[in-house]
Amino acid sequence: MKLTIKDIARMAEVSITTVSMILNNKDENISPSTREKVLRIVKESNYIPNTMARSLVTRQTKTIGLIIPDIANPFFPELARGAEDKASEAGYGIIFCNTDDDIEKEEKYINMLAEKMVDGIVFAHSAKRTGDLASYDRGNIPIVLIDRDMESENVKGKVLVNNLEGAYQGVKHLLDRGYRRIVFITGALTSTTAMGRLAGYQKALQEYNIAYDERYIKAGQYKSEWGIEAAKQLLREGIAFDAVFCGNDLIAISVIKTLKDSGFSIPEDIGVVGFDDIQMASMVEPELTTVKQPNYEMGYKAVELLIEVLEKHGTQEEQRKIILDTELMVRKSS
Amino acid sequence: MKLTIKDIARMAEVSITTVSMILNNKDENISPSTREKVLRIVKESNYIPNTMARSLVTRQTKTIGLIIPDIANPFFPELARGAEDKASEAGYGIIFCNTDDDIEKEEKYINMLAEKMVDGIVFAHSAKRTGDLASYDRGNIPIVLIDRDMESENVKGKVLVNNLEGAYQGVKHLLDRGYRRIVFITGALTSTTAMGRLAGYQKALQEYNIAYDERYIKAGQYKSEWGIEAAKQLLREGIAFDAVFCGNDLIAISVIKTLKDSGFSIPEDIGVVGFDDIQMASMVEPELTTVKQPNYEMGYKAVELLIEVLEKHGTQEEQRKIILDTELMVRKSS
DNA sequence: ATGAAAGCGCTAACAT
DNA sequence: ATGTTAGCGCTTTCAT
Repeated sequence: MKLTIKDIARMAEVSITTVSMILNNKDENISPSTREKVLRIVKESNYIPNTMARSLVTRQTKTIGLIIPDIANPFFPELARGAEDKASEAGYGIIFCNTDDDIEKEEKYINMLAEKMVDGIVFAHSAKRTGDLASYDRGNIPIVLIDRDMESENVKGKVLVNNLEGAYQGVKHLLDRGYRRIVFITGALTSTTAMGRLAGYQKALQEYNIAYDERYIKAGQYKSEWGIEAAKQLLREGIAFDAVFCGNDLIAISVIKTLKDSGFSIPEDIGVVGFDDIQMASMVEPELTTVKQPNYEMGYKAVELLIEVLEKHGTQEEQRKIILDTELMVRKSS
Repeated sequence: MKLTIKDIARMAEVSITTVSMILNNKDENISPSTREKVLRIVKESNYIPNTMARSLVTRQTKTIGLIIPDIANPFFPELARGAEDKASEAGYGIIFCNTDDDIEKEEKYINMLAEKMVDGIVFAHSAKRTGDLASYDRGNIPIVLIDRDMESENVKGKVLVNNLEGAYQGVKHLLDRGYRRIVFITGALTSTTAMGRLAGYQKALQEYNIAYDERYIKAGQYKSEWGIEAAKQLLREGIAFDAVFCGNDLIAISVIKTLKDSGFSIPEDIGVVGFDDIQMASMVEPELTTVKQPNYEMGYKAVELLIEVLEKHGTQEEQRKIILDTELMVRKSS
């Protein structure tokens, strides 16, 4: 038996306005006795306000969308958790969507979120896509991007990672340990992440006066399969190398595996450094040295930024950009 | 500039009723020419219906809640993905919530979901809780439970895993390989999962005429830390054992690590079998033999079941129960 | 085949 | 300090 605000008003013998005001803490002008009475009845009767009706008039749903490629990809659960934690703190709910980095699905989801009238969207991708996306403008929903550099009217903020600096640290570490012929296996160079990391790789090499050699760059995808394939290619091509810097941990882990299967010792023969610091990184043998991305924080900050934008109704600020630092986790593979 | 159904009606020179009917495929009585015209205008003008308004009258939001302990726990991303895939197929959105298995948070979220008027809730837990939960009845939302055995008016279905059979297979496998003194390290025995697995463990032992010895049972939590702790206890107590069957993979992986650090070879000295088959299981050294839970399927089936219940308005069926089978993944640790 | 109108439950401007 | 009332955008019953 569903109660409405009307029922509460009747039971408390006041008008629905009064009830509404009390429920929304707009009760400067309500007498304490009335407030108490109403509150008591609300509690006793187990009344649940209908957000639909409220949203219809207030034009906000206290819900935000989270679009990611795939929650089952070990990179995203932490990020999602960070996002949800902040949202929950602020009284928002999160609708999550998996796009598999597929443009059609992205459009479909943006549409769905627009229909559900989410107040804003946090958009994270893994790689791949580069161009602009018209559907961003669907329904004019404020958007905060994670790790994706892209312009649109509705993009109100970005949360990025300092890929250049992170990669620089990782490669420099390898160099410091004495490795000299360092291969870079990474995802597609169309992605801003891969490009940033490549720049960091180059910077470190330069600092050590080591010539940049294109044959040492293997760009494919941010996937285990690519790590295996790239390592095999390297071995087949007979390129001399003593270390591998990987675009992410999935690649690094499969590279280690492939190399070990071929009889190499890690880190004695070949040093390996990854990027991300997924949970697995500290569980493999040898434990993986890697550049840690602050995933939880990225999700958390993105939602924080979004909510700030949402609730700062008046001021039409500049687009905000947050750049997070990475951290080198030195373990056993280097 | 937001368009409403009224704008479309005006532009098409028809009534809003007509537009509404066409949009909802209740167009038996609409002339094809009108339909086409309206559809064209809808498309051209980029009209997005306001779900809030619709939900207010239809009493359904096409949104369901997913409550889990922690998306960052490797058990849940796959499950969440399965749930979201099915939901998306059926035109539903998913709001996800992390409770950390904390009762207060659960209540808070159930409340939030009730306010947001989700059509139903899928509820998965990890362990721990046993008693009933009054707030389940908040807002009378249909619930489907995953892996949790609990009664309530609103629980319309359950998706369970055959824990007994799974554990039986795992332990029998160890026995078949010649191991005889098998320790069982698992989560709290208050959880139905741990109890089911214990029963399976006992059944296998019995079949091999091996006496059940309580000192071989270590019940703590489904966490890495407990795996380390339990393995150390075992070593300290000087109990003779040649195999460990673990309540989940997190425990198994940390047990392997602890044992290896103490100089044991896996699987030569000690065989280890886990439960779950999380991604990490096939990446550790040695690769973990484990009982695979169909996580993706659990999420998928749960949402499927829930939607079936939601859309079968009339018939007040029995509570439905789906029991999924596990699969033994034989790898290198046994 | 189409339209008029009531009403879903709530907020907010305006009265009193 | 409290109440009246007009919508928010849509679906649905009942007319025509």
